[in-house]
Amino acid sequence: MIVATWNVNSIRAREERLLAFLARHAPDVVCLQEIKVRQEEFPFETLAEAGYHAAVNGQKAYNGVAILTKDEPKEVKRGFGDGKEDSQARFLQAHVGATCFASVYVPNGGEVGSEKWSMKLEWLKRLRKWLDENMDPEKTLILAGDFNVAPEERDVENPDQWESSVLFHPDVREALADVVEWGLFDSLRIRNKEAGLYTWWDYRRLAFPRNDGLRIDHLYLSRPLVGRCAEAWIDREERKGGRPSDHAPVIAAIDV
Amino acid sequence: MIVATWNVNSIRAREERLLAFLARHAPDVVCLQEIKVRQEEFPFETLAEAGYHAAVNGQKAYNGVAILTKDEPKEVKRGFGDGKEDSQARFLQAHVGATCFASVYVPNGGEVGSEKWSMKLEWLKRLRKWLDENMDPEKTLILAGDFNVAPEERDVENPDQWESSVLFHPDVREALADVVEWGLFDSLRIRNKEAGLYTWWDYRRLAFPRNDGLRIDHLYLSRPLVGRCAEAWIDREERKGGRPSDHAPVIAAIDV
DNA sequence: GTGCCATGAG
DNA sequence: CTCATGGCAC
Repeated sequence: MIVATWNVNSIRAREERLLAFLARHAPDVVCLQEIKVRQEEFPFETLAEAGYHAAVNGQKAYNGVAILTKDEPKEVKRGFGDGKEDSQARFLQAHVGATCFASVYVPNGGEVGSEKWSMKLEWLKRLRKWLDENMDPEKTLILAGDFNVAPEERDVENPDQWESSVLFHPDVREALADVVEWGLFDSLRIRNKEAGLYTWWDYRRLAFPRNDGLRIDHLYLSRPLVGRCAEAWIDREERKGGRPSDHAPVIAAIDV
Repeated sequence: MIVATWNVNSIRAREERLLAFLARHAPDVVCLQEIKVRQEEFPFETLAEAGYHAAVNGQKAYNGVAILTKDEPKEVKRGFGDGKEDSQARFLQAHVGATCFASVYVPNGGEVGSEKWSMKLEWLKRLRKWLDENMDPEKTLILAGDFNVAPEERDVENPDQWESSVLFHPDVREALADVVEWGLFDSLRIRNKEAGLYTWWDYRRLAFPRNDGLRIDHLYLSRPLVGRCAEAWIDREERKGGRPSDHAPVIAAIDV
């Protein structure tokens, strides 16, 4: 089974590239972030023609997550379902077979110390709470998306520059570590230990050509899936030519 | 020699279609209107690769006219040169060989009776004055562009509806007739007398599929060129597929 | 840089 | 409907 996660930065602007991506990798499940459309504008028909079902938690101009699946998704749920109101569409879960998939778009956090920063840390706590209250670490779970956090030094080209930013500040790394500690395994790090593997490059500063990137998109597995993950990689090729998203997809091959 | 005029409604949005148009017809001269860019943003390089020189009278968000030529253009002049200030880029002339080409974008006119309406009538008077003071009816002149006036009933699908509009009001038809009276000949009407030949369809109202159009783009010739004009037509094909301009090009084949 | 919005133009 | 703008978000 091929599973992918990709922050497309507008599904409208990326529709052609998404179809090419699906054709190239034929993934069984794709978690998408920043689709930036309401459900009404989501391109269900085009994706159905490409052979995909779609579960969508949409929103007008910002955010919005989706899960594309070859098989029909079951138990689709939007948001954490923890009673708090969700003005932003950042979480979606769906089951395929016995496996639970969640597509997450963690808030960016604006500036360290700001209101948005607090919301980011708070949101990661809610995510941990969702795991605690709804998931079982010994069952099959794939939690994937744009976490807007680089976990370690080897995940950042220039750690000194980024340490003071919302993407690599110690506090947010700790908040992510607390989520992971529930019982998640970073699929990319099962076999790839080297530095320099990034999933995001700032559109400004022409960061991609200089590979001044960060690994902030992750595909986490619960323990039962770790031994079944044959391979995980970042699809840097997707960024070539045309108008790419600022995020590269993360892909994992998992025996199910 | 193939000569064309086309209101592209943004040269940025129409760049691909423009290149396809040039490849298809290989025109020697093309008058463009509503390029909507300053000279700094004009795609000189792409057009040079396609084999064209470009004379440009540009402007930031609105208006803007250009003349593309296979041979190098001479005596390029922006505006009427009548001493009045030109806050809007609507007129450009250039010579190719002995022939003078002018690309014009007559003001739309807003609402009949408005300030913009007066400016439209005034602008057409300035155009006539420019002809009187700078041109010779017995020399070779091609005056082409978006005149925002349909000259006759046969040039409008629904004359009754449009008679009260700025595009077909008797006053503006008279103002255009006064320009033509200087000594211009409507190339399309040399051989094509039938009704139903339009160059513009309102984006709103889905006017194109219903052919609810008007002929407001014209390619005028001075007398010495009339006998040399073998053919003139509207390129309706250009509107097919993708995101077309609301105007179709007018093309003439002229022996020079 | 690249996407969204609302607004203005046609 | 299809362009442009300036402003915001990331």
